[in-house]
Amino acid sequence: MSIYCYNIRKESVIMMKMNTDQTFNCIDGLELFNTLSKTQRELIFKLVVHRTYHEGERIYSPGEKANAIHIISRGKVRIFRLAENGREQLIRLLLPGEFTGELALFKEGIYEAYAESLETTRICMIHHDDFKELLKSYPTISIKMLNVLADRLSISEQQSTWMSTETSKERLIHFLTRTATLNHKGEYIVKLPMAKKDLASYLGTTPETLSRQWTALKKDGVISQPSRHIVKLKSAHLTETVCKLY
Amino acid sequence: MSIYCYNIRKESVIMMKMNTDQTFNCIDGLELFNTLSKTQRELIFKLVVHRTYHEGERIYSPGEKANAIHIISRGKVRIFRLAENGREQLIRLLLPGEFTGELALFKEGIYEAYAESLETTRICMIHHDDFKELLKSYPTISIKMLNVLADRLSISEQQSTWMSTETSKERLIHFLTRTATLNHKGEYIVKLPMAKKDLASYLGTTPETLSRQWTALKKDGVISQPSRHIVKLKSAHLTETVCKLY
DNA sequence: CGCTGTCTTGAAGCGTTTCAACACAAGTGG
DNA sequence: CCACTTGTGTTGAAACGCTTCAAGACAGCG
Repeated sequence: MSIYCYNIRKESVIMMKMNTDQTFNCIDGLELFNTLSKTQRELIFKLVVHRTYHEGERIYSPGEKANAIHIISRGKVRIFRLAENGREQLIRLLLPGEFTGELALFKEGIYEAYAESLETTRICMIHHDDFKELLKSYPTISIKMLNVLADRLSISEQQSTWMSTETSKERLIHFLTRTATLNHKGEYIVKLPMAKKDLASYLGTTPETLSRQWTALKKDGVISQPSRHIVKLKSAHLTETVCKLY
Repeated sequence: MSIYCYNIRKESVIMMKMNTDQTFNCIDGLELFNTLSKTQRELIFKLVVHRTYHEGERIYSPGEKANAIHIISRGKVRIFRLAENGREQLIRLLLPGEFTGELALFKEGIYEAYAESLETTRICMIHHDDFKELLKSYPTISIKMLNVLADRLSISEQQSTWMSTETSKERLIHFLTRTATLNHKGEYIVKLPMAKKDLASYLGTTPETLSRQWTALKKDGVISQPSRHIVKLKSAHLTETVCKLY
């Protein structure tokens, strides 16, 4: 478990330079490890290698040898796949606390998608060998992880179904109603986590089509856009739509 | 030695055991439990409830309270979701040794899809509560399961990508090249595991479109169909196609 | 044999992509 | 500060692929 001590030490020197709060433990607060004790988490923290990526930097690409789990500690990462014709399909967006690199953990150890940082992003990496040891030592981590994977699988299967059976407009409405949150005024608000072009990719369509459906929804009064990245869903239309959709 | 032959032999061994040996343990031989000892497997076997479903019978439906993991011991099950417009999307096909009902294990305990038997099917059910205990007691089961879920996730994400970026013809070719196996004559053979209408659903299209692409591929000499459920891929075209596709 | 469900084929209609042109915002350097 | 650049977002029109509906062919099964 300590093969990578050299790297860790080297990295922590870098970390000291860039982070004033060197005792900050990025493992604390992660759902994945929240059943463990403080001392156990500190043990795990010793395995972590830190990395910082700037906007647009590639974290990994398909075919690359995969040897670590990446946990987002700060920033935003998009995972996408590329089709032959060059069109990209956004698989998911990773926010702080979420992780990637788990598929390669169990498969041939090769990444299957692209991971790219959308802004300055700090990532905690745990080497696959170390992580596998953790899974064996702490069964609760496996169970937590099963939870996450089951969740992702559920979303992905839902996504597949929508892709092939619904129109781009319906997919957009689905996305909006699913990501909407209720604010203090009782309004349904969606804070767009990504650029429209990425949303188009996520919804399996083109920016042009998304734009057209977007204006159509605004015209029909289903949504309004008080500011650049904030969308308000009109509840009257929302419930009506949701009733139709569920 | 073709996969086809192998499956036949494996099936007949299982059937022999079932017929002659009443104490046949459906847990034995399952990848999920193959790291456990004989006595441990016998303990698990005591938790199992057996069920037999006939062709077309519904095993579960979305919204139903889910309380068990279903392991297919014999037969064939299709898992599908329904869109509002009534079109169905085949999620996957379960063959002996595979399991379903795992999503509900970690989510709200409600099934999200339909499960329906395609032929006379024998299923081993393990109650969720029991299964969760197993996960806690035997960490290796969790890890095995993580393997399976990671695999499914990978397939599902690939599926999503294909659905939204490729034409029905490309998706069909992808499916064929992925499910093809090399027989003793060095030919690439696909044994269709399902009806064409189900394949259409799986590929996210209609039976009509699939039929058209099918005849197009036959006309172009990419495939030939020596018998009803056997497809032969012409290797010349195959490699050419695969090169284009990968 | 006739029934039923699956598979095939044709033609019309629809949604989506594509390409092109333009508007717009953010960031850069003179 | 403004012009300039770059990337994102919008809008239009044509082309494309897919779905839909309808009708007929075919296979499996009592």
